[in-house]
Amino acid sequence: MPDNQLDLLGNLQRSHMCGVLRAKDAGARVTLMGWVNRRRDLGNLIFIDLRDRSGLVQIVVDNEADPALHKKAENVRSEYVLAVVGSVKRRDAATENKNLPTGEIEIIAEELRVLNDAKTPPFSPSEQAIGNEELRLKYRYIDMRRPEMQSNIELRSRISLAIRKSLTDRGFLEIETPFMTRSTPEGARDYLVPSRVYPGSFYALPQSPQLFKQILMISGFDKYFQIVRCFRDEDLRADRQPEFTQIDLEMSFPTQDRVFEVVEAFLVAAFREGGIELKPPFLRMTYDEAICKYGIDKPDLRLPEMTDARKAFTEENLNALSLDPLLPVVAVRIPKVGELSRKERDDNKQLFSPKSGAKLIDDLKRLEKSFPEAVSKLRELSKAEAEDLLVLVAGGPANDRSPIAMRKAAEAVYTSAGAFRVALAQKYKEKHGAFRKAGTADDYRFLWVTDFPMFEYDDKEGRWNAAHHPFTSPHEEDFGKLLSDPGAVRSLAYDVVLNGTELGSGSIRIHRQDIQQLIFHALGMSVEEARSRFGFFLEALEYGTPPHGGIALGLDRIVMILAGAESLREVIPFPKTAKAVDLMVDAPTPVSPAQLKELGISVKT
RNA sequence: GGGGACGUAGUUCAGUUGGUUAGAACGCUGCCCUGUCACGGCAGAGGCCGCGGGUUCGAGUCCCGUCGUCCCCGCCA
Repeated sequence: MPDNQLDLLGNLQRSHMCGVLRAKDAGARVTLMGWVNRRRDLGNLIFIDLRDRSGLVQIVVDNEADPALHKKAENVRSEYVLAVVGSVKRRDAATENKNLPTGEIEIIAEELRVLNDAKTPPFSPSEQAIGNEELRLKYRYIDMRRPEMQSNIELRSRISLAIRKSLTDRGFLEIETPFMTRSTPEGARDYLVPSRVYPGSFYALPQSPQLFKQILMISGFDKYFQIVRCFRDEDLRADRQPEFTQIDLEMSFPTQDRVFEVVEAFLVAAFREGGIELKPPFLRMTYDEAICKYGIDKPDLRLPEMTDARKAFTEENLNALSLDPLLPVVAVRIPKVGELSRKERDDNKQLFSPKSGAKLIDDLKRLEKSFPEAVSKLRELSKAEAEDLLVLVAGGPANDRSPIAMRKAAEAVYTSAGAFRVALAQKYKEKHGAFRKAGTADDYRFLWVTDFPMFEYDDKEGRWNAAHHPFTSPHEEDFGKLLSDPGAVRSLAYDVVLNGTELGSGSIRIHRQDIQQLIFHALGMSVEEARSRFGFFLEALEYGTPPHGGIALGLDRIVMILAGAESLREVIPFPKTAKAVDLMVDAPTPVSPAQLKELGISVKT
């Protein structure tokens, strides 16, 4: 038997959403459905704030007007689900609520149906201060009733739609690729799915649809995109979830510029949904330039670039400071920090983590006593104002003076300085104010970083690794160095970067089987090994592969930035914790011995 | 894998140097209240101080371990 305290929906149909009613609707008869946000019981007069996705509206129940209805309203509690039939009344001037979009009107209830009751929730969607993450994730359905979450999820939907529209308008086809696919040992750890039919064999969930989208180019689909879930079994961060969504695209016969245009167009469309009018084209910068000026491959352009101030010093100066004259002397400038105490300088030193011999000089006053000319020149070169914080990062004398070692030492100086720059910028963000949002396009400093190195040297393994992935094309003019000087080979890989965050990464791919073999060779991969890992793909390359290239961008990060959120969890309906647990459904869980047996799996504990 | 922060009422938090009966606010329950909108007033219920062990005459407080959440490093082609 159903609970007879509750009313049935019957044929009642909703006429309006709660939050859309305005003064012009006065006199209209409406049927609303929603949740009780708050009830204010004044005795013979009861106010109910009814909430749905669109907002709140005040319902009025007057004992004098309808005692039976009033009796019913007395028993209503927070988060009950109601249907209300009533008329829209323009409020008296004295009772308007300027804080509410619907504050000029209220609903005089004529009928009230309690469609469902609710236990007192562990926290209320109407509360300003939100509870801890654990509770929010366990009771995600309640958390998502909060207006902030509703608007984040709605924003996400609108952004996805805008991107789909932008891409399909440009002739891209949205094509699905498998979730159950083949494990490739490169890159991140795979999530595995055991096969029942082939005990001991596993599918892998895709880290990205990389090879499938390249195959689609070989198939002649020309322009592909997909807003697609990707899976990586790596440790989480505030901006990393084990499953996340990429805007993945690939095109045939592209130049880098064509890819950039497409991405810029859909980012303009996406940001328009967030109320921001971007002005493409975005700035471009090579990887080398990014490292020299920002000490990182994802520069935050909201703060001034670094300066190589080596020229400010004579060789004697540098020797006296026991710095290597062949290494850069990087000036890091953070605006408007003002005078620092001794203690504060010492605290800042803790933020500096030097890589291979990089040294910090943070006391410019003391330096000035010994080298007044150099410091004056330094201030000039770095355009430092009196109240700016200025520090130097330079290289100590290097033992190994080979060109390769010196190149590495120089990069260590730049990247140590770059990391310190970011740490200081974070610490003094209140003072320099560069991270404050003005609500304009200037808040979002996009750039393209190009010409990434093709290979990175793995010291532990003693071999070269693909910096992007092994299907990335080298620069044509660097083909000759593939085997002689792999470290100097530039790739046609590119990143799109926003305010120090990598939003996406892509490349022009290798379409020729001979070049692909060469790359595998440079990576120290034997023909057999390459065949066993990527055989199907190498074979496909032999059947008329067009030049192609593409990119993938993190949708979650884009939404997070436009929502002004601090964590990806704020823009993902059902996220996982830092330990990759879903607290609502309580996953992962052990499975029954019968299930394991069927899969041919035994678990060691 | 490593480092850090946190864990006390349904929730957010306070809790002194280790010392009687562990507090506040919000929420909840009941009563009162016709213009509230974070309604107001009165009364009340509500505690495995994350868990386990240790030190002590005595532990929310000190020590060790463990679990959970968050942040960072490693990791994430």
